[in-house]
Amino acid sequence: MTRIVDVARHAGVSTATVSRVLNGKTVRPELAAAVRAAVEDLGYVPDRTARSLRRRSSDVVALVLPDVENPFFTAVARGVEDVAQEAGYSVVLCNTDDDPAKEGRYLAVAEHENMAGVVVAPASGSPEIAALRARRRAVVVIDRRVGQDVDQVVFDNVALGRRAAQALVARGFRRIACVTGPVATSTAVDRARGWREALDGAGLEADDLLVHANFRVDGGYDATVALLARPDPPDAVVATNNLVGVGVLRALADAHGRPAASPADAVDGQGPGSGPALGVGIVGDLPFATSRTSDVALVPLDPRALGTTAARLLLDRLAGDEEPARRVVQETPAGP
Amino acid sequence: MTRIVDVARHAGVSTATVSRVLNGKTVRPELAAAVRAAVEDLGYVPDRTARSLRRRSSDVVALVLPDVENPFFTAVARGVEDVAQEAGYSVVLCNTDDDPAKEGRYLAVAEHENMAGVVVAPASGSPEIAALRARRRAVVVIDRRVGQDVDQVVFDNVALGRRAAQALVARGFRRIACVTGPVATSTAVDRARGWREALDGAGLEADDLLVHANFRVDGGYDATVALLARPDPPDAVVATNNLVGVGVLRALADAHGRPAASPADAVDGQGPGSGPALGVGIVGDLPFATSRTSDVALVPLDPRALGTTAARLLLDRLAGDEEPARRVVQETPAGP
DNA sequence: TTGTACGCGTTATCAG
DNA sequence: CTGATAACGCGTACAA
Repeated sequence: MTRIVDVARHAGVSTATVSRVLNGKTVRPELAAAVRAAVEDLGYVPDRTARSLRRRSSDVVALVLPDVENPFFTAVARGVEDVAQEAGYSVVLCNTDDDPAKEGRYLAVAEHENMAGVVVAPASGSPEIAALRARRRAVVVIDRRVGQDVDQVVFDNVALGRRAAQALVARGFRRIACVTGPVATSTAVDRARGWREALDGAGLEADDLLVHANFRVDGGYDATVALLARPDPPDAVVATNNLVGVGVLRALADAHGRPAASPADAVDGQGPGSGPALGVGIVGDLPFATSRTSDVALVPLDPRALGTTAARLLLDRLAGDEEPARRVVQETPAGP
Repeated sequence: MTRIVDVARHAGVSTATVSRVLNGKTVRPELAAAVRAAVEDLGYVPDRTARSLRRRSSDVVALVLPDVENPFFTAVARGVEDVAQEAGYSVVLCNTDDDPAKEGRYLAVAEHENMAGVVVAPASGSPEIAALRARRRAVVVIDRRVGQDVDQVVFDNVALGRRAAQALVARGFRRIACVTGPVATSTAVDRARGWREALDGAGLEADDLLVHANFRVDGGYDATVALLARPDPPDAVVATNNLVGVGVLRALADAHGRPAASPADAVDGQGPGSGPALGVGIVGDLPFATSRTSDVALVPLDPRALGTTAARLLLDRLAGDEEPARRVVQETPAGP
């Protein structure tokens, strides 16, 4: 393995000069050229470990997520990776299963590993985030709000919930339920609030049509089954995230029903068998849907862009940006 | 930050002794106890960077995958993470997009970062794999065959393709097409071979019913659209991976068709509209399906177990196992 | 068994 | 602007 001393000897300079060339400090041009030539000749690659030890900071960024099997978060991960790799950083993915204890462990590890920074979709208002900030580590919170003085990138979740519900209102549905995530998850609460606002705005009753499930497929499935079994079932449902949306659609399909484009569609052209038909609105995308989604009111999100935005913010901090904490609202695609 | 010297002083021993206790070498019990107490008191956590520099090997494992957005590979990743984390290793995910150049870069990085080992689903017969082996780094190849002397964990892909096709034969289909991945991908080729064997065994003609698409949703979608447009379309299709399967089902759905449980089902009860009905067999799982899959012949895979198996193999190597390269055939669930 | 002292490869300091 | 050298924190010969 070739080390920095080899390069130095080969170029007839000191190791300090080699280091300076590699790190873009000012060096006499002819010496710099000699160093670059030597690096090329010997195929020298700096040892990141030694560099990290000396700098007291590695070039690894932690990406802490509630569920890496959720396509939403894998897309976020790609976004983060794209820009981090470009800048020479590696990305480590950490899965918390929405468990604050797991999350705490990962954040502690990030600190002890001297990682450059952390992008986290928090399971809770993690005290460890404050700890990292206190140690002057770069931290960017994504997707979910936390009440702390830290960089954040989030969607306008109230607006997203409102748009999904309004789309159903516009199609003529009157009893629009909402299946959302846990009350501890800000996206679940905010999108549900948007749903309620849309109903209020249209003069419709929310009644007992708000269901807090989990943010997974089974949550949406079970909630839909329960809604359909009610004495006075809704005629439409808003799912506040992608997986819940999958659950809603699958529950409909298993009941030999289908998403309805309008109330008329629901009562008239009973399709396969004679199962239920429901208006369906979903906040999120369905990259692996196996059915037509043209009758579903999709409110797309572009999670990959969320990731790139967060990563750029993080890189700014790593480059020494000392501005006060920023709060960025991530744009979403216009939708159909 | 507390260092090893602090612990040593606190316990009244030398740094060497502290190190020995931490690494499980033989130390007089009372001293060991004192050291542990000091570690506890001071909340000491060893600096991984310094340790890596000294050991010339970090406790990071690279997981190099063709597509981290494919639920199959995210499940593999969880399997790897589960056992790696347990053993104190971090996992870095690397996305190659099936591009040999990208893959080569990541494997080179793994080497220069002194990563402990690599688990890789190769895009090609990477020469870098041999290079890593030559440097005595632990490497485990998963999912796809490579013609090299290296640990491998793969499914019995010929059998999987055969099972999917046989299930359709058993349901009475006679013209069974196969949509598979690129010829450069061993899983695509092997599962197609299995499909062909099943047809041969049943006395059916394969004709020109083999289609090489890509291993993504659009590959399955386009191939299905093309098959349906033929003068003599097939009455069933085998999709050799999960994403292609999604594409097949979505193409059917968009044509207002559906998967058929049997040829009779296909001609009789024309369901919604009057689109095509096809027998469908899929090698893989559909965690985010939005339609009923009871009429689809699914051959499940348990990718998470693939990951845990590979990780265990890797850990064995990291623990000093010097046996000749092993080739493990990963069991698959029995299927319905 | 324990302690001392050196080395891992790089960067930062400080003199020149 | 450049070179010599001292850290960074840990593991491990070597000597005791």
